[in-house]
Amino acid sequence: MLIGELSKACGLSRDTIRFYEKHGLIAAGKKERRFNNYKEYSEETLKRLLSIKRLKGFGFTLNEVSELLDMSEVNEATCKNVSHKIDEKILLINQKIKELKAVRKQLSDGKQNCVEEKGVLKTPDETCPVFIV
Amino acid sequence: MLIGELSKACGLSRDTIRFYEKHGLIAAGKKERRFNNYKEYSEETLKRLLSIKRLKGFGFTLNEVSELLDMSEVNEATCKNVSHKIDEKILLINQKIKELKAVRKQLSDGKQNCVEEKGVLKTPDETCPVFIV
DNA sequence: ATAAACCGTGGAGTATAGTCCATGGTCAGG
DNA sequence: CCTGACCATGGACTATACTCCACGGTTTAT
Repeated sequence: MLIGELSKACGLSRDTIRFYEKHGLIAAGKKERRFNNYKEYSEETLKRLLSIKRLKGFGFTLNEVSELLDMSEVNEATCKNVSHKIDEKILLINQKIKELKAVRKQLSDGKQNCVEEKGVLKTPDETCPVFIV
Repeated sequence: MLIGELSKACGLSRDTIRFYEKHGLIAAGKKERRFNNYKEYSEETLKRLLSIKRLKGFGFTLNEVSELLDMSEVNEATCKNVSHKIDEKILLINQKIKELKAVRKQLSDGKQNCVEEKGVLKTPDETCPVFIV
């Protein structure tokens, strides 16, 4: 399959596919060239791109995705190894959620200084205390 | 005060301060130069840098911080205006938390396929289903 | 025959938020 | 007088993840 078809199949732009190729996330298909120099992409590559999409959706960076796919390459993408990576990622996510909640609290606490009980601004035209250092 | 002292006082590197200066987040202190061309920074600038730090800590980008500080500059940093920005930010944070939770669920669901009830890996050496598209 | 739609390569540009470096001037202590 | 610690400027470089462009070749449809 040529890059256009591949692009449609996986939902990533040609440029993105070429970007991934350049950065070694998918095989650079140098071997499988048509007589006219067009690259031929395999079903494997499509699967790999879909995996990349999936893993990226989980919040893994391209480097992490690369790492995971490399593990899979050497048959080390075992449940044991992958679930360890997942645990790490989940910890990071928990951390991030915690941080966001803390910030949200600080923001709404700051806002409380402008707002009366019923959601009405106490001092709508005064400089907001959120700026006060 | 010179940049070194300012840097110590606000906890940002000289380079960062110069970066903010270049990008208009703080006044470029061209007026207040010592005879030797050294820049003189005011207490105001220090306060502004601390505000920047504070707002960045809330997850505002430099552009957003800039916007907020500009509002403050023209005395529009009223409780009314700022609390609106805060509300927007809180919505974004809620959204982000929701997304992170969804991803976390997907990750742990994926992991469940490797794990038995008591947290023991069912199939530690098989290819992890998280990769399966 | 020719235009549209594809393909390849290499390199530049985008956004965010800095960090680092080279060059050269200045200042304070010993 | 000299050295080390400051200061200023401009530009290059980092990381992340693309996106766009120019240039040129190829294929397909009319």
